[in-house]
Amino acid sequence: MEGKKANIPVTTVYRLSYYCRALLESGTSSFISSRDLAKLTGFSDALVRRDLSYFGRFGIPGRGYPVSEVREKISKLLGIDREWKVALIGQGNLGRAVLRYKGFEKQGFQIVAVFDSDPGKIGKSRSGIEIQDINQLEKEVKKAQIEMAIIAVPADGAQGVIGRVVGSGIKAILNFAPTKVEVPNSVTLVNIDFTVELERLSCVVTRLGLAFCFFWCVL
Amino acid sequence: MEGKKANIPVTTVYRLSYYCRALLESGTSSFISSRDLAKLTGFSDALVRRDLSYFGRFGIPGRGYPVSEVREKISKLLGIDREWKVALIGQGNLGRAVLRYKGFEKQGFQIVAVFDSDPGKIGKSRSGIEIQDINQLEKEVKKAQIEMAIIAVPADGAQGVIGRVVGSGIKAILNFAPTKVEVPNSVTLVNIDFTVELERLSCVVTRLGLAFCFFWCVL
DNA sequence: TTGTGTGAATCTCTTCACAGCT
DNA sequence: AGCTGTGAAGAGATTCACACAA
Repeated sequence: MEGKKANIPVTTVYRLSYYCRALLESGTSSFISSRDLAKLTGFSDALVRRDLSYFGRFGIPGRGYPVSEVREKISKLLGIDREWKVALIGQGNLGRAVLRYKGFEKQGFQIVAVFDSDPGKIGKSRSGIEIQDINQLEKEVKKAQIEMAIIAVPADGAQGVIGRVVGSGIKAILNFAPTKVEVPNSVTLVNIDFTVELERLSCVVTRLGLAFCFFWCVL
Repeated sequence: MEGKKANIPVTTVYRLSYYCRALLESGTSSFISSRDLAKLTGFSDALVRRDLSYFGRFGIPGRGYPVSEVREKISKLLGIDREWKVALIGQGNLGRAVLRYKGFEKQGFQIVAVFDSDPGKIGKSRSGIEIQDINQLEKEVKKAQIEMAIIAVPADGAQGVIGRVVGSGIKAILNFAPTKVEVPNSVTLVNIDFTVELERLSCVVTRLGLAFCFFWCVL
């Protein structure tokens, strides 16, 4: 899109969120060195410099990086310099927790519509939002200009729901359902699977491949 | 620990959970080829063979891999061939959702104790478990032989709580609090941070580095 | 002197391609 | 013929180490 040739490595994108958070907590100084940013995030200082070099050259030798400028740039890259309207699908335990979770809104992710298929829930109001019939999805996405969906439905219904979400034109999906789901190439899907994470945990602890431990904290 | 020299790559451990799940869903045939397993998981067939080769040589040329044997071996590696007693700390929205989430128990992760610091919640019972005062943590961990903890407390309290958890002798922690926390090397920490995942999502969609998309589904 | 930016080296992971087993 | 297991090549990510800027 831009004239740049270099692709930012996948792994760097991972770390941007952490840099951004660290910069917010970094205190009042207007400059920060790669070494300090490394200490704050747990990455190496060389890696910090490499990562930041992918999208600019704002470090000043002898001083470090200008905090607010870097933060702004990362925010823009992450796409969190704007509001995102999000649909939440599924109002079981997890869906309810997600709806009430305050962290999303603070970062510009605003849940503007909630859906479920259970007639016992449809029409009820939670956190000031009325639960709508999943059949209203397409209409509501268009009306409210929703661009993102969070899927919190049981595993066996997930692929069906995600098919509908894709059909409604949404291009970004965060999926909590613990199952493999397929989306077309034009849609981006990020999975969060609690059980898989617990299994990773038990794997490391079981084998005590101690060399790894540090790694896991980050990944 | 064993006589093996080869370290299983970090990334392979990631995929083991997915292989395990795919094998469960793979139907009734007692053998499966790397190609079919690849199709089921979305990885390449060469990668499947490489991954499985790290911990054995049970493939039979011309036939494939014996489903139940591989599944057993992976389960053992992941440490899910046994029960894990888990403490859940925090009974806000997320903690409640985690407590009611059925997926954990199915995989052998059993929540046997729940803690909070809110006097209004302590003593109440949820899902058949009494919410205990966080001050009882050390005593209860010893009594119930708890080996794992799930942290679902707000960000600002997380480091303190995790310090206590570590002090109680627990070596495996799954942390939902959206903040950087430190643990000694002897303790394994896995973080799940909803906001970070949403930011990754918005980053990819914003930049539409299309080449990535496929990647994200997996990672 | 302090600390960035980056070529080159290193390390890690994935894919290729094929010998060899069933 | 079909499929595994694995050396070797390739791609990707991280660290090293240092020229150079403030």
